[in-house]
Amino acid sequence: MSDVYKAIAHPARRKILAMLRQQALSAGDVAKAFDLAKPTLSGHFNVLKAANLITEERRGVTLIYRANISVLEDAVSGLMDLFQVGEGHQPAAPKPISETK
Amino acid sequence: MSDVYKAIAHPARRKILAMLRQQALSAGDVAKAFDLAKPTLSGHFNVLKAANLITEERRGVTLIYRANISVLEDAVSGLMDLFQVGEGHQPAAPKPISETK
DNA sequence: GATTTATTTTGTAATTTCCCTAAATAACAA
DNA sequence: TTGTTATTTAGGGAAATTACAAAATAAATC
Repeated sequence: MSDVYKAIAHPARRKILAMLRQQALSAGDVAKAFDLAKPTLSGHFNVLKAANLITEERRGVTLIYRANISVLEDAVSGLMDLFQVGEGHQPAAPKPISETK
Repeated sequence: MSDVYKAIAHPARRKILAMLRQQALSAGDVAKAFDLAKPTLSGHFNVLKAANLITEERRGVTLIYRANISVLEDAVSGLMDLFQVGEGHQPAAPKPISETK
């Protein structure tokens, strides 16, 4: 699960995720949108796959990638949870200066 | 803004953020919750500060850290945006197998 | 000024990440 | 089977990340 946050940390991978969120695409079609060598993209696919954020399906000679929506949603809601976004919390004041004599 | 995702990628930093979300704490008090050397924590504070996720206030000899809630919320909502979480989208089917003769 | 306390900065090492080129694989077509 | 296309794996190098111990700084107190 911590893999997910690592995966999301790289801008290219966030962009891939955003593209795949719109529609499933082949590795090559994704690659066209980037100025990176294909092996580099392939590496990014691997970390997204490892985080279970995308799935891969072979279709003849091409590989089709799809965003794994539920995992994406879990990640966001996990973050909301962790930070209690939505609940109007304010951080408490720090402990007063200790008057230790 | 990409700094935010990088900052969130490390478990120790997520934990710091969660603690600070509850209440402002000194560097030392945060350190007690971890099995890491203080200089290491200090490094983590720096990346959180660089991402503008926390603020620092000197109070005598101690440094008080606070979560910067609005940036936290922006990060989460940026993520929701990017992935359109909430909208019941489904990824479109991949392009049909090209019948190229 | 010297000492103590809280925390950082510096220096260093191990590990990981990111990117590339070249070579390998997989499926299909001729 | 030979070739072509799509994509990966292998290998390698530069840069970033993470961690620690030792030294430095900053404020308060003696």
